[in-house]
Amino acid sequence: MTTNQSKAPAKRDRILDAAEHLFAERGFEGVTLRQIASKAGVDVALASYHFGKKDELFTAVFQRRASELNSRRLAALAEAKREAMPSTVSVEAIISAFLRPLEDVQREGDSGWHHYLALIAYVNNHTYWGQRLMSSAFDQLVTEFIGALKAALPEAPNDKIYWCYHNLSGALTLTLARTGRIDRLSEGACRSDDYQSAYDQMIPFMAAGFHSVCKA
Amino acid sequence: MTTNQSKAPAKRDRILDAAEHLFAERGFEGVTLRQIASKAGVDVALASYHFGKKDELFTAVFQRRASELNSRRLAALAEAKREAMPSTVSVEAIISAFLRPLEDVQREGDSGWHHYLALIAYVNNHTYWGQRLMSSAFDQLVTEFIGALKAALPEAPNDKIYWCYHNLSGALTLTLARTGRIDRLSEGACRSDDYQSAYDQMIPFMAAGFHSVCKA
DNA sequence: TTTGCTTTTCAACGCTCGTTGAAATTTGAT
DNA sequence: ATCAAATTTCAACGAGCGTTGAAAAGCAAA
Repeated sequence: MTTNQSKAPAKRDRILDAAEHLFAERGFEGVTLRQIASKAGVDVALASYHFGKKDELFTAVFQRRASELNSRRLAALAEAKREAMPSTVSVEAIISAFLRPLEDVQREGDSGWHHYLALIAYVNNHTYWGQRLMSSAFDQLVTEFIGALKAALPEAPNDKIYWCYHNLSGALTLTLARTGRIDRLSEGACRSDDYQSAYDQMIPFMAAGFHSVCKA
Repeated sequence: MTTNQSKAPAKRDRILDAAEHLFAERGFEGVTLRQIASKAGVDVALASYHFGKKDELFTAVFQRRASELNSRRLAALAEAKREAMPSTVSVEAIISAFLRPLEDVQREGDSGWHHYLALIAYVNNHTYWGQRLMSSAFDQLVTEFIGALKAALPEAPNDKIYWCYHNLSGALTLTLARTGRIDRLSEGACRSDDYQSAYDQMIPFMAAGFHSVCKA
């Protein structure tokens, strides 16, 4: 006696899960609908029935978790602002509010989030169609955070704020991609899937960078 | 009366150039050999004749400029060490030696280098087969630079050095990818192809991050 | 000019791709 | 139990893919 919610969309969700996993690992053109259907245990035609063309399936996968991620990050930023009252929130606290929600969802053990964050990295590094997706999913949130950074660094020129955010975004993207490169370079001293260490050092690192560049 | 060197390998090189451009823009699976051949103005079979399988062509493209890039970076590092004598070279100078050669080849206007650097970004963010290429092309050089960083930060634990390098590598990768995202977010205040501004701020930003994280 | 070698093109192969229309099945309301 | 709608499968399509063997063209030495 499952509810119509938990039974009817089961296969539809399994397609999204399988696509999320495979797209994150091998990219849009690196995955076939047949591989996705096979991993989801459904017929290949079902993906077309539910989502239309292949690129519409990709978009559906990418948008699925975006709003929840945005909510978590905005909540973390609001919380940081509340804690800082009545003074303005620090750069470090803003960066922390940007990063820690990612650590949270990864730690919750939901492998869907695990793959989804790698998918963000893939899309973020893609020149053409990736940018449309990034903008529609995250521009509003990023603008919010950059506004907070401007308030925390009132004397900084705009372009320096954006370049600093670009540095943060790039380092974060490589972390989310979990390529395993740091494991190899460090001969095991660091691990790509050690999110906590990654964020523990990234937050003070980026805060120091912001302050150094944006003081002039 | 062209020499046999300048005439014989003309089509072979045009295949490499076309592949470099297209692979950097659309990735390995996003490009067909027919598109490459068409852009190069040759028959599709010629790519197979010169390079074998498609992935061997990709490898040939990736390796083509690696050793020259490594030479330029090593020369810059050696120059920095020479200038710093008799004291040890600073973190900022090491990072500068790592980044400025990229700016140099981009500024020289050779569009091949332009696309090649974007290709590095693509490969660096790729989990599976990308890492084999990155290691074979750049591990030795990176180890050299990390050694210099360790010498410049003698009291820093190893894992913090590697995580800091990871931050640098990620920010650099996003810069090389030139996705245009910073242009849109900043509403034109920053431009993805403004290498000089990118590196001008990235060098002090990263140096501050290293010092902040590696002091403890 | 002939000869041998490399380079380039031609034509086609077998295969897998995304997509679709129709059939079959499941579901939910009556 | 009936029926209509939504879901899922089946079978197949036309297109484009990477790759290959043989033919053609270009080139250098004799």
